[in-house]
Amino acid sequence: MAQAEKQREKKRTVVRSKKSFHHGDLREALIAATRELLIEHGPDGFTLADACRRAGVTTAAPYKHFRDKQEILEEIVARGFDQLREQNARAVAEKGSGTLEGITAMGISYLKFAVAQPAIFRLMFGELKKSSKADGKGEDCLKNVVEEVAQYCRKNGHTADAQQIAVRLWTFVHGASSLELDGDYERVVPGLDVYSLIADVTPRLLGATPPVRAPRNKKA
Amino acid sequence: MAQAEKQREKKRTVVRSKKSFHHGDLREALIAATRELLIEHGPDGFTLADACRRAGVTTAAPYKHFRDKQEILEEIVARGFDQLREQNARAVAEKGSGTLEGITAMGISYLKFAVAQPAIFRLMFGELKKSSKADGKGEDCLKNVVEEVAQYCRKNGHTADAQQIAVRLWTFVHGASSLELDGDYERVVPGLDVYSLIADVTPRLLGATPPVRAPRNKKA
DNA sequence: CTTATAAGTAAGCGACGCTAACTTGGCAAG
DNA sequence: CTTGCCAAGTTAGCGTCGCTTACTTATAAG
Repeated sequence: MAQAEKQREKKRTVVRSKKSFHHGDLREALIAATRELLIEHGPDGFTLADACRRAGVTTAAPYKHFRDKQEILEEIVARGFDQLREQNARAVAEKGSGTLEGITAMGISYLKFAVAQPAIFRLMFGELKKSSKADGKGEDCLKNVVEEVAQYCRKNGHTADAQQIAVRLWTFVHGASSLELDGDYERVVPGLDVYSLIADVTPRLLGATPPVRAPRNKKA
Repeated sequence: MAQAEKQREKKRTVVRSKKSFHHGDLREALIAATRELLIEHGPDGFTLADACRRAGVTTAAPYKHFRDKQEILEEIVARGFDQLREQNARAVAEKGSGTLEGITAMGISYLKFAVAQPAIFRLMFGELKKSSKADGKGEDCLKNVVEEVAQYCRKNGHTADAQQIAVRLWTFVHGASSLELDGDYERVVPGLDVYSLIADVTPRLLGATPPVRAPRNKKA
């Protein structure tokens, strides 16, 4: 008891959590600092040295917890995929599982994640290969979409390949997210409402409206 | 003795083209070297110093021709847009202007460009803002698509908004290109044929547009 | 030939990623 | 309690990078 109290009194350096010698879980502190920096500056603007300063340690300290700079980013990428999956699942659950609205909400959720955390989004899908930590997490995200699409098809009597449709949706939403967060829409088609774009196209890719069969009077 | 001659030989490394004092259009040589390095290593793997070594000059030399590192990249990005536009125009011209096949070919051409020059593609659409050199070039690329779509619609009696459809096509093809060149498809849905994906979806997005009312969603 | 200047070099600054060697603080065993 | 181990920090330094300043040199004009 007194021992524990002494310990806690002594090391109130920063946020002291559980097992901590000097700093108090420097590992988590560095991850947090890195995330902040990734949000403030771009994914390239971040430096290890900055994160160290923010955590209040020297630039050599991180190497007691991470092999190199990339390993920190891999950890953040892995958590990013978890967050994306949960956020998507929450979105679809709200609007109704297996419904058009629910699936659309998933797409919007994907977009919102990208816009809210551009740097992390780029790291997740950009080139940061062989992460081994985030391996399979991207697949999990798509699996959710496949399930929703399959459920939707079952409800509506479609016999389509759910995986194929899910990939189409992913592709479109990912394209919209990329172009939006890179500012390409703003440069090329300013004033575009990306949310409406996704909402308009989702039913098409879902097969809710038939592909151009006979270009008859399909007007309003 | 031969020392002076050797030095002169060295300076004449590349092609002595037109207006050249020492090197022989170092500007172009640096751009060429940078392109090579961008292809060999990623867009981040490139360093100015490497390009200088390849061009046979010191690391201070580039600053007689470019303000900073970014300005070289901007030049390359601008040329990339020109190349993409021409390549797309050629592709659609081959398959027939204003036809489904032609428009599909444009999408495939876009994808091919991205896969052939991943680093430059990322620079073109990634974060490298305020380039001022490539300003409006991305818009030109989209304009081509809009024209083709408008022509297609006219032929088929559609009254759809060509610009809207063009943006949808761009979004999808860009998403497919990004996911392909970042290796995300390979990780998540290995064995996917991206060309078929584009060929399948293009007619769907080209279809007459009954105004599908967007499900109520609030943008936050 | 002289000279102005464009186009290169040499040297150096600060910052970065990373390493090696040393020091310190908390833990457990004797 | 003392001892000693070792995880988790530090200090110092290497090589590289982007970029700047000050210099030198080649070329074209007068």
